[in-house]
Amino acid sequence: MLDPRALATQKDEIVESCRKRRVEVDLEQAMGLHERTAALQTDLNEANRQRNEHQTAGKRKLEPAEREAHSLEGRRLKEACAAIEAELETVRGDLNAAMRSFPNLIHPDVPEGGEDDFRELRRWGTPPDFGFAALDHVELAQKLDLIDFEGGARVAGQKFYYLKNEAALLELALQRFALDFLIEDGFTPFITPDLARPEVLDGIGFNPRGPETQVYSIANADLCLIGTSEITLGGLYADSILEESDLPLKLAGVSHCFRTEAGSAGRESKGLYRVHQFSKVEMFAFTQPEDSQIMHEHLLGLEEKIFQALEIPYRIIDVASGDLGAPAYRKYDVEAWMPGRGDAGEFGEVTSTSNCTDYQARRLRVRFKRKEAKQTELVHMLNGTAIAVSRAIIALLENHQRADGSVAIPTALRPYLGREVILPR
RNA sequence: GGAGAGGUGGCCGAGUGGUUGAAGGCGGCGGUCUUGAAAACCGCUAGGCGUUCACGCGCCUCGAGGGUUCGAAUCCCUCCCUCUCCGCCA
Repeated sequence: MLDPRALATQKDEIVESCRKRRVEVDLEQAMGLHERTAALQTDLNEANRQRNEHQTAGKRKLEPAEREAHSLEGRRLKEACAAIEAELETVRGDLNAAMRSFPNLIHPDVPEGGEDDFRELRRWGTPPDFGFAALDHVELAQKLDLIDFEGGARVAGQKFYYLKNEAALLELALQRFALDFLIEDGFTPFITPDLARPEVLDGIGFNPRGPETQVYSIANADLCLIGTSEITLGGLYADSILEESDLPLKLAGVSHCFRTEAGSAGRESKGLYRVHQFSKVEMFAFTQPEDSQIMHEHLLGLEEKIFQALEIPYRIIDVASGDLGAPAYRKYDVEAWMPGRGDAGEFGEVTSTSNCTDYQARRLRVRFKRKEAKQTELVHMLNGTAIAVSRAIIALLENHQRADGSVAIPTALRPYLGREVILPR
């Protein structure tokens, strides 16, 4: 959420961000509501002050008749306060609703446009030249008996799956590999809840309800299945004041991720690419405002190192304004080369890192205090994927397949998987 | 699931109707002492909102919401959460 006060002080920036993101907002209406809440707050303060004064006057002993008159006046003042309060609450609600429609500000370098207007920043690695007809991960998994899609569909429905044999081990190996890597960088490892309260989802910027929601809700509890541990990691310090010396705070979270994928029918979604459940190691960082851009680059760097260690070619894209999502100030995706995608291989998103500046922190009230400062400040919050297991498996299988039908395991992963190759059985 | 206890400031913890936004402690900040540090001692230290160029002034907040009262952290109701014991269970 944006600061309503920014509507006036950063008006041009807000308008520009909304234009670039192709989001329609009514800034004048929101400003009007904010001015109205301020005016009502002032009125309420004055009414309360009068009431307090009156109460203080009633502390001394009063004659019965005096007491009666005093009580009468007290009741009148109370009603006056209540009337203003009721109106303030209504206007506040409207303002809040209006503010929710405003996305975050936007980094000046973000390319303008929609999903296809990203800027490619760099590439690493060379797509493999197999010299044989490359298989996609679905075919590979079938030949190697690694994934049971039919079983998943029978038990849980379309877009569910069983990982089996080396794929099951691969899930654990990838998680542990990523965790060790992040711990080395100073992250604290977490295994988070897979469910969270709707308010937390909301604070992070996920819409738990509505027809287009990506979120599963639990029928008999006020809980949602998380789509990413960004939610549980980001929510961990809701309503708290961090010490300046605590920052930057780097958390690595392992969780299952659940997504309804409503409205994504027909999009490229073969096999493991777009599924209802997967596991993920997520990075999350809380920083001081002036450090968030450096941290964002750092998170991207970690994502790159992970895929370099996995020996998977990739490219980095600077996601375009229209595809950012409301909380993100800037977002980078790592797209891995997937030889089985499309006719002759294509890049497919495997990780994503966003700098959400103070947009999430404002609603979650995550603050910090500088030494000698009177007031607290909002922290900046950033997230990034270390490993999304299902998509990492796609990239691994497809890039490291060999002519004999086996799949080579990159050196860095061998100690974690306990084998050097996956052989046909 | 059953029974009980409890939710107070960054943290711990007093406080049962009126100068209590809240004792005390810890932590933090500043100072005295010291070559320096520690210890000891002294002082300061909640968050948020409105208003103001600013100093400041005012308002709100003791889990949340409602009620009683001129007046509520304190009494009543509802809800949420946490802890302990029992049951069940990986």
